[in-house]
Amino acid sequence: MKKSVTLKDIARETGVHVSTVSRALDPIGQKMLTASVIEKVRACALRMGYRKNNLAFGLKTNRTMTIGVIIPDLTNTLFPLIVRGIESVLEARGYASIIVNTDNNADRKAKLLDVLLERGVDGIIDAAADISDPKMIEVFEQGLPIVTVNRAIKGTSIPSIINDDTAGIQLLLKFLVEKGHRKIAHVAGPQFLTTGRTRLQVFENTLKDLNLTLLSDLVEITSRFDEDEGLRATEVLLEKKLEFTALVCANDRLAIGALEALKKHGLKCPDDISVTGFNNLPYLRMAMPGLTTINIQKFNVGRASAELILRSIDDPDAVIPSCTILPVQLIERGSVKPPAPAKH
Amino acid sequence: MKKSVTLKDIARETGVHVSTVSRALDPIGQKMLTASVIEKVRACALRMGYRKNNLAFGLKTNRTMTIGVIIPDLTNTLFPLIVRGIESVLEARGYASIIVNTDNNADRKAKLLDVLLERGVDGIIDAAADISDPKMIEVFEQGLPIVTVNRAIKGTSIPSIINDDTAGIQLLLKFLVEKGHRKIAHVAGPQFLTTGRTRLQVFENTLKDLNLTLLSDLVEITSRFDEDEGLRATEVLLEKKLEFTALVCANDRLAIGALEALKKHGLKCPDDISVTGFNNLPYLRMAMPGLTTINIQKFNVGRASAELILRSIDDPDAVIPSCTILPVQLIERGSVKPPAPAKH
DNA sequence: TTGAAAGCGCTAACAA
DNA sequence: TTGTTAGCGCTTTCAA
Repeated sequence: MKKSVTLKDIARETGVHVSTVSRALDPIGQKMLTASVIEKVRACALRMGYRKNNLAFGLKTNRTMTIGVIIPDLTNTLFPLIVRGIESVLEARGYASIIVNTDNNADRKAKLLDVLLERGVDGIIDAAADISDPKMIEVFEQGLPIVTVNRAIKGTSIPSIINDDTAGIQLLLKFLVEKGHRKIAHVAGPQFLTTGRTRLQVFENTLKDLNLTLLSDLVEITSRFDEDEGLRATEVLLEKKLEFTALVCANDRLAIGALEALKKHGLKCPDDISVTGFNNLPYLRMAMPGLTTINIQKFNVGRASAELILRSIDDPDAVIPSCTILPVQLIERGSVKPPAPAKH
Repeated sequence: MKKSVTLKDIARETGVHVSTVSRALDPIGQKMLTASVIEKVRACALRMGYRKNNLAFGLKTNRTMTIGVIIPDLTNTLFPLIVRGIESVLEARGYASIIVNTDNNADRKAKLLDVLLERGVDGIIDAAADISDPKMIEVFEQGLPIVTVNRAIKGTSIPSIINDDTAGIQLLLKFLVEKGHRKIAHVAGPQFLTTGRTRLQVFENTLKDLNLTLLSDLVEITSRFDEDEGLRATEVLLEKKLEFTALVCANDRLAIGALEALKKHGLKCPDDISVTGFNNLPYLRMAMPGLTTINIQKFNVGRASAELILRSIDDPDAVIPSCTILPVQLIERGSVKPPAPAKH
């Protein structure tokens, strides 16, 4: 590896002191220098192919210009979009990000958090927040800027950028009821995630508000937001032999599993049972029948979280909203239609 | 931000010198210390919550334990899998990665390469290699370890880990011919990427070998590996009014676009035209009709590339294979069936 | 086996 | 406006 050019090299070459070189290359430091010196130094730096050593900079200034990004799993198509949103802000501001995947495993997350801290990240964006996360809270309280995105941590003032889960479930239920559905089941998400918890609570409350009977037997809670669990939970519901004409799934991946379960049991969607998802994942448009779902902000929650974290880095005393909720929309596709006339 | 614990703090606390502390915490340095000192220091470090400062370490040793990963676009589901493969190796070895997205834009890539160099990465894994990339070659020749993955750069000894594009296209064509297809069109990928280039060349050569007439009019080259270009190219082919019964698309995303184009023109797949893809992207299983495609190694090319880059970092004189080709498999799904009897 | 001291490349307070 | 100096936290050579 060829040795790289340092400030000292440029100082020797131009005949000025390294601190002058440092200033000439720094927009702020430039203000106290002669134009001719600045020009000379910058030309020399360019000629010699100088590149700032970020390690030395960071060691000195105690800022690495790096943000840690914690996500559950990059292969879940929701997260790359959030990451791109984050990146769109960070890159423009000269920050880089270190992305780690927790696979929704708390032990792994704790270890990866240590990795990020060792690397001296200036802040952390956590897209893998559990409803309770003492270690994260501890780090936050020691003064490291943290923002959660898509999910929140309960019982803390760590700011979160989330989507309107409440409005989403309400939109879905209202839509189903308008179509004539009265017996609606729910494949709920994990209750240790705010998304899963909130969506279930809103499901229950909204049914009550709409004066629909809520059968606790028509709710099955999953342990992961994935297709396998969607399939399993739907089969559990079907095997109870209770009638329902619509199935609200806590997210799209659960809904995909639900569709498989229906097929397996010889039922058709939407003819026999209507199904809805949540998130509006890309690539799912082409799944048949098109999945009625809630579109959430993905790129934008990422962007907002990055803006927030930079704000709290720039100004540690800034007043940061503890929760920012972005709006969602209902996406109507083929998986919902009015229920068939009652069989009995 | 609470000040963090340094070696100096532990030295003061334990009454030994910082260099002794440094050694006590380093597996290699431990060899020259008394067990009791090691124990005392380690206990103290644990108690005080010491965390090594990677910046200082890197500045001193000129190693950041960081690998730059260049990908075209994280939202393309192929790449997260490759990234997870890379990460599985790096994480275990104490390396972190900085991921950047080029959006297949050469200017952006050059800029991002600078970002990675400024951060002093110990090596670069490039999943966004153009067929020609002078800047990348220059950096490689200055001694920075680089490996390309999934694609290669022509005219350089930068090692690459790729999939067997040749075998893939041959498998597809053989399969189509066995099903009775004789008139086969090709939606080719960008010719500035080795994947696009190789697949087209093999397409042409294989048709020749099989004694099938190759009509250059039955090949349309795209400028991006995406659905829009697949749709456009397929429409161009259809509008030529030349008969063909099968369409080989250079990757799955082009094939998705092709399916849309067929639908738009009132044609059915596979009844009127059989369609094949390449890559076997996840999430595409559920697209209708199931897409016949070539499964490529995704996680494994990532893993292999990470192993290779670490090997060339560990031993700069190691003999590294300049090209490693992983095997592919044909995946049969509903998008191919024998051609309908000729209309004329 | 342990300590002393230098220095990685940079910034910033202070001096001139 | 520019130079001097110290030091960020760590590793490592040399000396004891």
